[in-house]
Amino acid sequence: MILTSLRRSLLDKLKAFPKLKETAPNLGMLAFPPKHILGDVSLNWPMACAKAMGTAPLDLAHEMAKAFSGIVEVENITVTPPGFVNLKLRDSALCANLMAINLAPTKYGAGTAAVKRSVLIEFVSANPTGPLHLASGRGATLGDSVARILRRLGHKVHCEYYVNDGGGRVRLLGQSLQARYDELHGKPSQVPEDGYRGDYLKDIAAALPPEAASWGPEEFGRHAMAVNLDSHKADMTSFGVDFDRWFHESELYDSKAVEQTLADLKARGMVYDKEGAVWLGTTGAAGSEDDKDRVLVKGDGNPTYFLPDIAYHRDKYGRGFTEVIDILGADHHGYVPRMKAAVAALGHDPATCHMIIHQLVHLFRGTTPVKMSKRAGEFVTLREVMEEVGTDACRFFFAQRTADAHLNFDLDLAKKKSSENPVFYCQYVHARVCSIFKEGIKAGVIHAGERLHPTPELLAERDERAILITLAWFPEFLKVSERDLSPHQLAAYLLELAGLFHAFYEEHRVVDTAEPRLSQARLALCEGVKNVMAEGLGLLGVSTPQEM
RNA sequence: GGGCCCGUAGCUCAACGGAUAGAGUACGUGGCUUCGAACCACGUGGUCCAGGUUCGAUUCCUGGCGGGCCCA
Repeated sequence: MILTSLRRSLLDKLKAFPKLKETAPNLGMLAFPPKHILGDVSLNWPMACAKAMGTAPLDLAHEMAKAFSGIVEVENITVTPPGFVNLKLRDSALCANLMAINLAPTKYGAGTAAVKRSVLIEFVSANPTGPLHLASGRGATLGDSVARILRRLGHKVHCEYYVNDGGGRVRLLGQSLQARYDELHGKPSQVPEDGYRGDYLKDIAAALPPEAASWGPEEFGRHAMAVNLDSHKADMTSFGVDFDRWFHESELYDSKAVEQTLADLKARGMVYDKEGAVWLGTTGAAGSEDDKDRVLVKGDGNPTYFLPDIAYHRDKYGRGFTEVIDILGADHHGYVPRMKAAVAALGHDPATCHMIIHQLVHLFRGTTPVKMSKRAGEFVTLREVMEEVGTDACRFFFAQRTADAHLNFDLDLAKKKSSENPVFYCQYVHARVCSIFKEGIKAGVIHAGERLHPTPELLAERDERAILITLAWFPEFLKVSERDLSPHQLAAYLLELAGLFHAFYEEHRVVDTAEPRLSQARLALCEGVKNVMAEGLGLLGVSTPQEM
């Protein structure tokens, strides 16, 4: 990991500037220089700390460039106005990095976290009142990809899906199912006004066992939830997402955690009674950004949805996780300040509770918006889209977007099988390299499983060197993904790498029996691209076929 | 009425406060008797408006305009 050690060396050299310590917030960030700049790594550090240092940026850049001399990976250093320091790496160092990749692809960019985090990521957590719809795929992609990336960096990560199986939902769902059941058996029936109207309940009703004839709404409800939950689990498996635990709201009641949470909050003096209800008094409390107090227990003695949610978060911290990440849809943004306030009320630092809000998915068929209403039972399911466009395309598509951005998902476009979807562009790299290796073996340039030893001078051409540098940047993009808690920059990186590879392939003959050493060097390069592509796509939950 | 998010190329989206704002797609022109043309090369085309902060603003702040969502 050439850039990791480079950064370490650079920071070490900065000890010559003792004043820098407190002044520069982003010290340590390496940047990818723009195309017109000669250099492999760019530093804006002089400009970032010029003011605090009381030195002109350009002068500081020269001083730093001087201080950085003697770093083994660096061939030369140039200073560019208004104060950039650009580093050119040695070809030999880039080649060594390539060999390290091919020696142990799964370890490339792995375990580099200086401080190990212990994180519980909760995502999807859709109510088991119906099938998962497409938007859940967005949360699933974000949560799962972030989890995979954090794990690779060496953090302890635990993934959970919270199942809301408590409260009045069960009964309402049960009444809705019962109505469908009666309807099926010729009895007069009507789905409750605010009930669940989707056709999926007709399917569940049709598959009910004979003893359902004696069921009440509660039993219908529990059955419907069980069926829906099974479908959620199957969908997540198909989507390539594994949860370490499916945490049921009902567990919190069974274990008395809800009561204990209320007692805990009372003991902390965060709770008061008013108008017959029990309130959480976080307004103005330390760490609270909520603008008003919230009801925990209603006048009728029943808890609100909020109280078990607090109990769940209390449980997360209680299990020893020092950080909690919740991935939520934009319709839950109002939940953020109050949950953070509750976390603070429980005595935890709200800064350790990361709430990632992803904007909703807007569905289109061509240019026509698709109206969706869960209540009216009119929505596009995740399964439907997975089956039509494939999980790979679906996951890559979601992974490319920042959580903040609204996402237009055009079903017509996504359904075009071969298509304009960039996931194929990346997978094609992998398939192509596999194919090249077959050709190389057939031509006798290499043997199957042979370890290749590229020499720097054989890979010094511009296209090849650009690939070597880009491969070197992979671990840095993992760090960016960690910083942003988002996989989208990694997806962009893989597209960039794919583009460089395809251009290289067009330009240079890889397998050439007249030039066996050159062929082997280029095959090593191809292997590195293939390995990084496979690792990167793997972190996004996208497969890497040998042929397409 | 209050709050959150967004506004970048015809369309879908990128860009720790950094250098000449990038991809895909669409459109135009070229490129397969040689390792996969699901590809490549070249071209057209863009930061919603007005102020402010500073060496530097797509990014941060204020105020508009427009869209989505939540709450009342």
